[in-house]
Amino acid sequence: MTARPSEPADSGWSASMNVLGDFIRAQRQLAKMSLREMAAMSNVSNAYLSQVERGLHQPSLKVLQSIADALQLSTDQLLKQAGWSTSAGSDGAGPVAQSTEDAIKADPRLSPEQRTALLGVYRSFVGTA
Amino acid sequence: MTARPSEPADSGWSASMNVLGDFIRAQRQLAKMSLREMAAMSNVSNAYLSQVERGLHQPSLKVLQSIADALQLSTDQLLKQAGWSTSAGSDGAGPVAQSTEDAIKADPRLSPEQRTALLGVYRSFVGTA
DNA sequence: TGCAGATGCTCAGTATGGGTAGCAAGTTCC
DNA sequence: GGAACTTGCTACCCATACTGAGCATCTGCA
Repeated sequence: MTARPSEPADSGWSASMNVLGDFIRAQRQLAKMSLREMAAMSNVSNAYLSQVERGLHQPSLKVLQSIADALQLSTDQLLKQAGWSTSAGSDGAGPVAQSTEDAIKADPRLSPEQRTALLGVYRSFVGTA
Repeated sequence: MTARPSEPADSGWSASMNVLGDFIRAQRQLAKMSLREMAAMSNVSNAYLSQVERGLHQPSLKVLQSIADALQLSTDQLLKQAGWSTSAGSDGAGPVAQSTEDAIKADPRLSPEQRTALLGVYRSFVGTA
């Protein structure tokens, strides 16, 4: 589990650029759901959910909505994660955004030094040096 | 043309419940474009566009974006026409992470190992060992 | 030590999205 | 009456979204 077997060669997309799938999986685990539970709630087969989370397939709108519903997310949030530009007005109101970086910056339990350190670690991970 | 030959009997969907297709067709004609012109602009085949407009097929996100682009509409407008409720269920209590820890857990840019590591660092800082 | 249940994943098949080629009907020009 | 062009639509085909059944692994629990 959690092991990426081989990265299936892929067709053009730089291998591990699976934003949507990772996001869905993260949200599902956050909600403490198994694939089968989520499958039952969304009427999407657990097999397919697994593949979507691993980035092997690009789900349709219908499935995306079902997933959003099961996870109690807005479809917009999922669509943002799926590769769509939203073009119109970038974000504006877009509140929920909530990046990890922002969360760290806003965390009152961290001292300034700790904050800086944690941000450093995080950035080194995601390559936002 | 513009004549509906026979309403293809249909399979369950109440025949003329084709909101998205009608909208697209209306917008296209408003822009005084032929199917083939629009096909050229959007890189979607005229054949498929025809079927989408007639409600015989449900286009994918990718196609929807291409169409929106050709028609100079925002993708949102088209998505609204496609049957999507934006629902988001109840919202409010929704997950999506409020704490730093949740943000880290939900961050799609982190690998499982990185996530664990970062959480470890964070917890060591705030004493939530 | 077993077994039973849950987990995520894979394999094989079906349904549907989407493209290519070609059709019939309508214009315009000869 | 043609061609030569456009229009929208359809028949055929392939790629991919999606499902169902089953596998392998990891727990409990006797």
